[in-house]
Amino acid sequence: MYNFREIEKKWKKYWEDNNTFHTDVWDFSKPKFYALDMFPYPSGVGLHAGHVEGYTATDIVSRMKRMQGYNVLHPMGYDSFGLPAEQYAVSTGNNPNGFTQKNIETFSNQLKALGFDYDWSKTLQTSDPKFYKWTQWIFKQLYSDGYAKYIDMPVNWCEELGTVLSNDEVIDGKSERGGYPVVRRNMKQWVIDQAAFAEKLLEGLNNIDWPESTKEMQRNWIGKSIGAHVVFKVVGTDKEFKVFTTRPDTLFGATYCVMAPEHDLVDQITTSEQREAVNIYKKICATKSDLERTELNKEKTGVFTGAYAVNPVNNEEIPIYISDYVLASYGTGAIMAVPAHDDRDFEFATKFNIPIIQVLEEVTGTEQENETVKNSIVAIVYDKENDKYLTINWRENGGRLFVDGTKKENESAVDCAIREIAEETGYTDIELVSEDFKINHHYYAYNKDKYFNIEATPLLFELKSSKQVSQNLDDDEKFVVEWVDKDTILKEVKDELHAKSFEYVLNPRAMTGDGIHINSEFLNGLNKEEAISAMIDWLTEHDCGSKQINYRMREWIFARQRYWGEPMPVVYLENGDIHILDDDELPLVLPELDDYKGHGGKAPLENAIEWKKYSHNGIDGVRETSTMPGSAGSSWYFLRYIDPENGDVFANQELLRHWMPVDLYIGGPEHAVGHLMYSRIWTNYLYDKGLSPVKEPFKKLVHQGMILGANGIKMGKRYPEFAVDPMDIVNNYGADTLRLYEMFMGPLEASKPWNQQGVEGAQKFLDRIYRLYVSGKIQDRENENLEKIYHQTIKKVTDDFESLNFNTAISQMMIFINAVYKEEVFPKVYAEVFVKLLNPVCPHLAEELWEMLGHEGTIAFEIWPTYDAAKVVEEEREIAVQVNGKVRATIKIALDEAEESIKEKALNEENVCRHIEGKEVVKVIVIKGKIINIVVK
RNA sequence: GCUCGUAUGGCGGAAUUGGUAGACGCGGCAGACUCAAAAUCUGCUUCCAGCGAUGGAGUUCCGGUUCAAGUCCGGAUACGAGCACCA
Repeated sequence: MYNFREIEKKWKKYWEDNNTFHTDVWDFSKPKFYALDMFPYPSGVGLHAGHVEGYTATDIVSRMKRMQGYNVLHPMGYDSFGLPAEQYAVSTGNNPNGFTQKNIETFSNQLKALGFDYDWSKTLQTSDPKFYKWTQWIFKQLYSDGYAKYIDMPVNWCEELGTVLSNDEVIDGKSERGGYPVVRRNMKQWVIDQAAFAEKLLEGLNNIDWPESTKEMQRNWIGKSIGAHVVFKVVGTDKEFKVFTTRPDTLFGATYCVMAPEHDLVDQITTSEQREAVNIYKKICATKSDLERTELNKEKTGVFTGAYAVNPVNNEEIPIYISDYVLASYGTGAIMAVPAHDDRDFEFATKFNIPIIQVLEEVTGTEQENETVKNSIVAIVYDKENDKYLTINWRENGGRLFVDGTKKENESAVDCAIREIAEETGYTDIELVSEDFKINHHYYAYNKDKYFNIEATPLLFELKSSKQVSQNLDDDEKFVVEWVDKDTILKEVKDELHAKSFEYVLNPRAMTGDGIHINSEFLNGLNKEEAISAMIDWLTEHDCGSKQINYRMREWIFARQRYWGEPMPVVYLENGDIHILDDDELPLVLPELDDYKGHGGKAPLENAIEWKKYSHNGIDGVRETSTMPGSAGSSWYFLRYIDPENGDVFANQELLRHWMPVDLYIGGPEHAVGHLMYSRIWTNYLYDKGLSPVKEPFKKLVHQGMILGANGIKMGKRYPEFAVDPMDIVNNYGADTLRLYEMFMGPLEASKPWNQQGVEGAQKFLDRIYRLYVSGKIQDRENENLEKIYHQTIKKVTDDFESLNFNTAISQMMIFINAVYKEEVFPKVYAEVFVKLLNPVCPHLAEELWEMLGHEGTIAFEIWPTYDAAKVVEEEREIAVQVNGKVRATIKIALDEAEESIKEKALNEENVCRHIEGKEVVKVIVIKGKIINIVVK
């Protein structure tokens, strides 16, 4: 067993003493490579296995890039503002900074123990005034450019605690802690208008190498939707209101409007008869949190205001309701409701008995020329007692169908259905349950040799008794009436119209798909897309609406009633003005407090009586006592690493131009929308101001997967017995073993369960390498047997490191070592190159082996090996011979062998002959250098 | 409910992007070394049948395209992640 403890200690000391990984950022002579890890929050528990995984990955790439001649920047720092330190301060009365510094020390020691190649001279902490001076400065720029605003907005307010709560801190309308009532209320808040960047953020996603799923998540988060706004006038008043809709094409189907209970107009339009009901409802809604209001499976609630709106397209007067299914914070806070074509409106209208008007028909079948147009019905009769449905079995003349028929002139769908049911089946004691949305069906009738286009109405009846009259059939109607169960219908009713009708009546809901418009005057016959644009034209022309784009992304609330965050550089002056601090007043440093708890729900900084006082040009004022949210500092820290000591600007522009963007960024997927969105917003903003050379900060992003416990379950509080402490592994097996094991576990992005035996396997491999290097096999001689695999290994490892497929790179190293073990001579050149390949993954052992091979100093800057492409390809190859797609033999062929010769070899194989004997060879497919397939009949 | 992702031996996972499925590791079995064990080295290890040659089955399930499908297309199921009344 090699002495990993001694070796690792020795080389860590060497790197530190020699400043090996110091990056001279002003050295522009080499190409740059900026590798970045998501910096940790320095919690008390230290590094976990997931940190090690991501950090090792960037470490490997950094070390390889350095050996390939790049000037590599690979920094590490701490996201050191956060809740645990705050809680510690509240409970002990000590400044959270002390607690934070202690944790940072632990983290630094652990990171150093793992041997990462960070340039520790460029570290930073977001809670360091030297750093947050610039966080405050950027906030100041956002404020002066109008992106940071102090505005009224709805929040969860807990009177008892005197604080704003986030949605997850509110349960059943009460505060999670203490159980005090929480209400929704408009409050002045500092926000950042991130929606202003929505288009740029969407556009930027097209130009960056990020996981598709993360991009998709960001797109969903931004939530762009294209539609129109429509203006509705309130009957009997001069008031009007706007709604936003993505479906202006369904305007003819709007049968009511809904406003959010908080909508400004509600009080003004509510009639005196409805006022009490409206007020009660508003009160109920105000006590609900957003979370509750949007809870799944909740029944729709609402109240009629007594007022009516005019549908601009047909002048229909439709009632205005208020309901909490309409959110004040999205769109205009009011909607037009089209119950026929929107699930939520359908649910509401059904409950409140509001008319449902169909304006779009689903189309089935394929349109043909010269169709005959008819109106018809599909009648489904349900026998509740026996749980069966009435069908007509036409057997070979059309299969199983329901009762159907053509409407006579002026006959209603219901009358037609009752008549047809009686004629075809004799049943008369039936009751209508529902009449569903019409379907536009194209079909061909064999018996009449004609194409038809029918508008069919599906109807559902319930059988009251089995009373029958005699059937009234035409001579050519040869069928059997049968009662069958649901499963039989789903299996046997093949006709598209009948199957669709059954689906409709069984599960009544809004028709949200595409189709053709009906009941819509100038839109009739158009499909959804055509109708949307036609309606937008109409609205624009008649000055009662226009095209509109909405984003789901809301303001980013940028203040917290906490101590341990960046103080806002803001003062409220007595004269009502907001004063933002001058540059020379930054950083605004957090004051020491006697008491870190916020009293009466006030922010803890309210306790800093003296600190709060401020005077500007003789006008007194008080400082803002909220602090910035946790994601403020992390939104730009990657810029500061480039020039962390700069006291004049947040970073030197020339350096930024050289080093940005980050070439590789690795971190957990939990930041897919939070941190990664905020960083893009700030960088985009700074780009617009000419302060960032790039719009997008992170060129390539990869998420490492989660490392699970040995049981396959997430490590953590729930199953502490399965938690793995990386430091235990470092102490008992060595940092190189841990790094190797985590990289060999599987693909970087995948979630993988921990396996202790796998750790031992990794150590065994390192030991096996070490034994080889002390075995005496390493000689200044050549060994042809190893030549091919040597070049293959360089290629595979280089390619796989580049593409972050570390598991297969390591696998190739194992294959190489296994091959060397079978040889007597391990050429010294090969031995040296192998150490270089090993170095990124296991740098301590690699340095040691490099020294053992007679070299002085570090391997970190040795030239990365290259391979001879000609040596990688094999001149002879074994390929498979298939007969009808099944492998029957393998043959050896030369790479440049003629097709005829290959064919002949294949056909002469004994086992191949056996399988083609007595059969006709239809063709022989020869794929060069890959496979031969002989097709026989 | 919507969006995205995943599914391969006893286990973690490979598979040149349509061309011999199961590389490499773990585990297991056997052999060598040893008085013995551990360590180490060397084999074997998808399942079924067979002493073997070999044959059959096989990448969650059903269907399709193709000379050829883990890989492409359509559908289903399960698990995971995110969003969740966004009009």
